[in-house]
Amino acid sequence: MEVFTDLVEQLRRRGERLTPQRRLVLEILQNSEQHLSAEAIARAIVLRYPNLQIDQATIYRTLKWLHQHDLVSETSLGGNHMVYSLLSAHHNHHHLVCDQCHTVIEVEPELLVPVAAALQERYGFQARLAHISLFGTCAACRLQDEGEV
Amino acid sequence: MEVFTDLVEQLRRRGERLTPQRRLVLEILQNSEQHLSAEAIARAIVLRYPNLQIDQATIYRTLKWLHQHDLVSETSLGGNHMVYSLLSAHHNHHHLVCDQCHTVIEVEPELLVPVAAALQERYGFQARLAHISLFGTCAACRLQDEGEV
DNA sequence: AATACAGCTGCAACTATTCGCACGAGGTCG
DNA sequence: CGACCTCGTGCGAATAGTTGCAGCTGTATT
Repeated sequence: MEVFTDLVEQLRRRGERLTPQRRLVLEILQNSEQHLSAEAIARAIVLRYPNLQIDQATIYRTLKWLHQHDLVSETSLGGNHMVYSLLSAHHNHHHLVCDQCHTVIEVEPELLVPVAAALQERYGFQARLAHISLFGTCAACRLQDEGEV
Repeated sequence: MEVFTDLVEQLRRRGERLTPQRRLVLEILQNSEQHLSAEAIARAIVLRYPNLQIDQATIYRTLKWLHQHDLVSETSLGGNHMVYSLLSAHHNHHHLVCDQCHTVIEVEPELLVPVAAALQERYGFQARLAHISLFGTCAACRLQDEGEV
């Protein structure tokens, strides 16, 4: 896979160590189109390599490491766990999460571009605006609320 | 305290039950200018009423309940715990959290108003935009990074 | 190919938060 | 003012994620 070697190269150039565990997590993320939880990643690993085992702490540490290197996003979608996904330029987006029905609407990344620009300009702050979640009430639930009142 | 009775009235009107525990949490939040963690609230309660005791699960449930009723904000500032504060119109703001030095910069709530408007218009989504945290790198850390490279 | 060492890994304990359940107490109605 | 019903509370166990530590392994160097 090109993407894979590409990421590996990127990390190696930064002087980062590439252990089998890290490659594994990277491989799983790369083969998934969706956001994955740490547990889902663990399950995917044993599914693909039933004789391997990798500690959950290592998975969490690897995800945090990938996040620090801006290779994966770490997002809350309102559940009690975080979800992770590779930061490929193509699939970036943000999330609108309905507090009531938990529906997730994906919105285009451009939404927050002006915000990023403003923060950069006014505070010199370089925001990491990828896969942000915003919580609130979706149109359907709002209508229903009004009906009930 | 006016604010207090005001909030209590607001909740009562919505048909919510006001237990001593809930009043207690509300009172603590109301007397603090800062964001408080669940644990800090628990400590504040025993400090003020040493003979009372209130279960931590209850504190969490109360905070969630207040959040659902849009009376408090629940925010992550990058640590491993959430912080809570009363949603009074005056003190609202958002947070820029530096991933490296963990400095928190407060920014005016107006920053996200256009975003809220866009979401409302395009998706009918009513976002809860109070005390949002955005993560990234602050000016100081970015300069330092460049120096090192 | 052997060395050295910083930086990983596994393990088990720990923190923050949530959940299930049985009991208790707010608020409403008569 | 007393009963009733619903909802909240305390308790203890469960879950997601983190941390300390001792041993192991990538990787640069030779």
